[in-house]
Amino acid sequence: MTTSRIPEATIARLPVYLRALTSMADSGASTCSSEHLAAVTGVSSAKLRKDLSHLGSYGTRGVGYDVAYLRYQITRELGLSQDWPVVIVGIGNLGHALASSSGFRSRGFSTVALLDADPARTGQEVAGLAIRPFADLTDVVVENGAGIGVITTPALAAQEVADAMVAAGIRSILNFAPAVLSVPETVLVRKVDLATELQILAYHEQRQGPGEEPVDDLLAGVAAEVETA
Amino acid sequence: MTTSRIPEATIARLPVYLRALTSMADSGASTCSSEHLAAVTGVSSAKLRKDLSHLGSYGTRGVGYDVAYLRYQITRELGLSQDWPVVIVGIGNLGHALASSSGFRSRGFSTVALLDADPARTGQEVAGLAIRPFADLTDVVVENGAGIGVITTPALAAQEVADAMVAAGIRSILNFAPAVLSVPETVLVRKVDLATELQILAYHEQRQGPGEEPVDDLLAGVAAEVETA
DNA sequence: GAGTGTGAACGTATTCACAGCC
DNA sequence: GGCTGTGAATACGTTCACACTC
Repeated sequence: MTTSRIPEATIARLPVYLRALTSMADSGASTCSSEHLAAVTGVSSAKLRKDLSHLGSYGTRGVGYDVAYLRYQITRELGLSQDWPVVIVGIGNLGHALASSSGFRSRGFSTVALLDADPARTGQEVAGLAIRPFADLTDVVVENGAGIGVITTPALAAQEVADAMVAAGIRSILNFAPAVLSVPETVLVRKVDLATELQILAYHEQRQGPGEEPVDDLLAGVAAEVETA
Repeated sequence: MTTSRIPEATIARLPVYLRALTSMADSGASTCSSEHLAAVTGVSSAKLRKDLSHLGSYGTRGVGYDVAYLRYQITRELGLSQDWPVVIVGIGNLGHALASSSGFRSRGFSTVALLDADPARTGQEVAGLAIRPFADLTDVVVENGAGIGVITTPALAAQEVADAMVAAGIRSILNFAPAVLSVPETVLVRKVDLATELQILAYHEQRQGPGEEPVDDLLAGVAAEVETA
């Protein structure tokens, strides 16, 4: 335990830093400056240094950060030193995709069960796991000590699933269904909503107007680095 | 055009309000208060009113908001009165799921092409569209006047795809690949990252400790409304 | 009375700029 | 000289509380 309170915005960026550091380590880099890590992750160097300062003073003035050590500290802070069992409910196209996704197989998480209320799906095997009936949720959660649940059901089923997850002991929910979930305040819900993301893009499309001409030169894509202006 | 600048945080919530209003309209409600809409969407009523005030004064004091009219105004503000052509590059499990997803079929968007660099995939039909070779990108974008692109490729291919999209005239990108994209500042990129979301949940799991006991009573799930304490 | 719209207060996040250390 | 760590300044977002309208 370091400083017991790290800003939410910082937490959300730590995974990005972590990924970049892992990639650097794989490339054999042993040290890196805030300037470099910031450029690679698309944030400003000042923001990066502030973020890292919340974890402690792990850099060396005049030198930079030790890649391996910083990586270890972020891993530790995020709680990724141990493995977190995850259950996924709703194995349609999206649930199927997530179960097979590299995001779930990355270090720190293991999918322990796939559940679906549709009897036609139960028994089918996806990503090496047999789909089990939704009614097995509590058993599965208790047996595996799962604390994280993913909801990839239609919107109408989402609240029922969330209630069952909470009752079973799930404390963190990642919700892909376009529904607002009500849960006890001790349970954390994060929402990923495809339609919302597209609508935000539509807003910006409308604002900057569909008037711009396409850039013909492929090299133009390299012209500007994000947040380095 | 109303007030030319609406806060980013507000924009991100408008789609949620829109969905709730649509659902209310379907239920036959003709009017609603900020209190009610706030409860349904999980925000505070003060925040909701401030958000809506950025669009203009569309409410009636002592009464509330006209559901249909407010819905129309939000639709208009988000630019959803017209249809936005979307191209998806990378038709693996996730791309497949998104192409079939209701999020893309919801009013305002139409998937005009699915592209993949893998010759083994081109020609296959997904959600009623034949997968085309990645090399067709520029043609497809120009022909359909597409301004929005979705990237669901592996991380290594993402930057190349983004460059090609920008060169073809795409101005808004939704990136599902775990990679930081560099694009001209005129292009908007929004990122959805599964691994990051899970890692944020892991952080909170670790903090509140895996010590809590499961709640046995199903009804406990209904105990507390989010943000209504 | 009921409920919106909004200035003012508060809290959080980002940027700046530089002191301090290697 | 180079680069981190951090107070101070600024920008942004949320909450409060109430004037104003129907």
